[in-house]
Amino acid sequence: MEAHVRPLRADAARNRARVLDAARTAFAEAGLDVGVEEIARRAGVGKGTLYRRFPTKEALVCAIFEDILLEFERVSDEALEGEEVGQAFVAFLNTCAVMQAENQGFYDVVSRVGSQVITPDQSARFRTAAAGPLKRAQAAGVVRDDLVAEDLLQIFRMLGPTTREFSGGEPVDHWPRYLAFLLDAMRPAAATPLPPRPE
Amino acid sequence: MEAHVRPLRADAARNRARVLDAARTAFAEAGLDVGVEEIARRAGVGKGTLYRRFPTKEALVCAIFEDILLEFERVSDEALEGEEVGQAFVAFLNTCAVMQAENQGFYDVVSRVGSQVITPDQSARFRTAAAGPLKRAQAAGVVRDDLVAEDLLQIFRMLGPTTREFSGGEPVDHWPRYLAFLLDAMRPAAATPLPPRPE
Amino acid sequence: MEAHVRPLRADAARNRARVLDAARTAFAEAGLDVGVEEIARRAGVGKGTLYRRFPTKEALVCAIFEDILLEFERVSDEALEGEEVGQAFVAFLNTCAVMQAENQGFYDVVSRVGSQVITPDQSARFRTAAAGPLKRAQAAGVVRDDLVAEDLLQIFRMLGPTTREFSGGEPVDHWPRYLAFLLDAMRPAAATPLPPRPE
Amino acid sequence: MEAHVRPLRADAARNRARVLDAARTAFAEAGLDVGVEEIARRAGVGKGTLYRRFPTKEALVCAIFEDILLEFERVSDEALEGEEVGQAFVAFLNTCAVMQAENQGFYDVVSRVGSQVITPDQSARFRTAAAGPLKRAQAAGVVRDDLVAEDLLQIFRMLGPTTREFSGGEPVDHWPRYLAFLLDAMRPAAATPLPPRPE
DNA sequence: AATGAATGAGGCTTCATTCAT
DNA sequence: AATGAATGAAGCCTCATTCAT
Repeated sequence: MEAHVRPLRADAARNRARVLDAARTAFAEAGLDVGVEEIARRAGVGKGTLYRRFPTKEALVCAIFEDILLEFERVSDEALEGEEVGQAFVAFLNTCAVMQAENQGFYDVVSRVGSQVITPDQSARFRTAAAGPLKRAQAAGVVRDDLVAEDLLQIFRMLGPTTREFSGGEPVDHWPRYLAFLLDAMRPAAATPLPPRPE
Repeated sequence: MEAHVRPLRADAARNRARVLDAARTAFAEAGLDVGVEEIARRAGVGKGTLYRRFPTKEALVCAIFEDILLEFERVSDEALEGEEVGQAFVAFLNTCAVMQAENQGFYDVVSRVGSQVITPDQSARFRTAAAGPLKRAQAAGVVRDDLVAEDLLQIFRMLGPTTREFSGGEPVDHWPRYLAFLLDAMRPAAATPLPPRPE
Repeated sequence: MEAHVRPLRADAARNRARVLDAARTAFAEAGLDVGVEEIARRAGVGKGTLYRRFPTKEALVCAIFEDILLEFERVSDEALEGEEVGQAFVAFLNTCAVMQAENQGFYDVVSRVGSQVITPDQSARFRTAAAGPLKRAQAAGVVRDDLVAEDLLQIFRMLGPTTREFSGGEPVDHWPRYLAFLLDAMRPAAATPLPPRPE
Repeated sequence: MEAHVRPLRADAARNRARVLDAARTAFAEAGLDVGVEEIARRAGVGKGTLYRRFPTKEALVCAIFEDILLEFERVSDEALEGEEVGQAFVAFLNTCAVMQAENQGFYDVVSRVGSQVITPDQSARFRTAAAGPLKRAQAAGVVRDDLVAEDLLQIFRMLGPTTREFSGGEPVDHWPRYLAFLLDAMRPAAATPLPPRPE
């Protein structure tokens, strides 16, 4: 029974992929406020098809975030393998910033509405993916010990607005300066006692 | 010097204040996307009354931001006068964070759409108000020298998302931890060369 | 008793005149759709004052039309006095066209909403003023005999749209051509039997 | 050649027709200023449905005018085929007048705002449709030679106000008299030199 | 007596979502 | 299974008129 490959399933999968591609692009370019119609149009499918695969716009956002999360996990894994621990960690943060800089929708999810849109499970995976490189860096002594995974997520969120600076209508990349600034705070030598995270 | 604005009639002033109060509350609670009708309803006035004082929603946002800016400038002035320079500077940043924490609309203006919604003049005053305490702290040697006013605004923006954390629908105040973290980066001892701001 | 000149009456008259002046200009430039607020502003009075003198916007339109009607009657009188009857009649029509060409509000009253906005009395006077020059011209044999005063008003209305032609946003004066055309129809030699006016 | 528009789905076509019918009726009865909501209500559809077919009220007006233009072109074609050239031409003008008499919206388009609401293409087609019967009538010697297509449009516009006469709230059809009057001006025998159209 | 503040219905348009085809 | 049609609440804004000051 299981062996039957239903041919329509293939179509469905293709359409799903199309929608995801279109949504990825649209969200990246225009943010989460982009219309459902626009996404369907870009995907070359009807709105109904889109809603068949994703019961709600929120679900679509979740799915797109899932993709991004997968990439984030990939990036996190890479950060666990480099020779130079410190360099790998910096590269990790750097990539995270680039992801926000190049993806308005991702920035939206991370820093704004997002908190109420992604699933608890995704939230947990996000935290886990952040934890790995952090712990490795801490073990190597290049990052202060009093930071936890949640903190790294917050640092990530702090990077967000710095990737959104505009100067006369045109975007400017100021974030590398602020990533460097944040790195200054992450060094063990900079550490002063932090108020604990509540609860 | 004084803009020649004749004082509003008593009732008008009262209603204007009501609208501003309602807008302040509504923006603070629900962000800039709150509807004009909702604000008018909260103020207990008709939509037309609101539009008499503020020809556009944007103008209303500007006016609310103006109020906040005045408070911000007051806070900035206070930060120039305390005995303990370092302590005054920290208190300054602290107040800034509280302002964002308690005001979703302010957070919106600062970190999001805001750049395109407030006037250039307001933007400049915001920068100026940030510059004073920063320079004083730098002169006293408690803050690293390579930071400029724009950087303090970015630090302000970085604080934003940390004031927006939710845990199960309820807001939680994590931001003091991240303010402390950012302060670690601001200390002269933490300084490493930063990439310059472009242009 | 009657001899007392109440000083406030003078103010009132002045304000009334101001409003009329402003309305005349505003209606002439922008048509009847111009806002009441705009008129009050131009007059330098409050909206309430305007409404004290004219209970309704329609009443204001009537008053302005009254002015125009007075001028129209003056023009009509002049047309009764010239040496050359035919020439005087043409000048009369010409002036009527100019009045519409230079006064958007007048054109509006005449050709559009107006019919339902002016008083029956004004309507009658308008007709009477048209009748004089017409009858004189007919008596002199320069205009066909089967036209009545109402017809001349309709000819006047026909001229209206020809004074409103635009070419690429800019107004162009095509109406002299169409006045000449209409004059061709008014000559006795051109006459063929016309369907009678109903009622 | 054919614009590749896939045929509308049955229900969509039905609703589109309903909207057009409702708009036609509403515009005809109440003019172009009738509200979009009113049209949707008459059509028995939601406002959104209307906006799906016509992205803007202006577009709806254009579409209605398109229908009228098609009818006008049909009428124009008929005027090219009758045996009696003069009679056909008169019938043509007669129909044009009826169209305005029965359709306030059409009258609005033609004589008022319309110039800025219909497309340049429609404007050109209107002119072309007017030109055919005119030239035929001129070739047959029943209409004076110094008239051009634009003049016929102006004659059409002149007819407009004559179809809008009211007597005590009720419309009265006076226009046939004025059409006859205008025809008197169009006869070759009536011709006197006309001022040229500027530019 | 004059002012201009207040009103609120009405105007056009957008968009997430449901549902008939 | 796919489509796109339909919905209607909500959004921002205008304006003639009434009414408190």
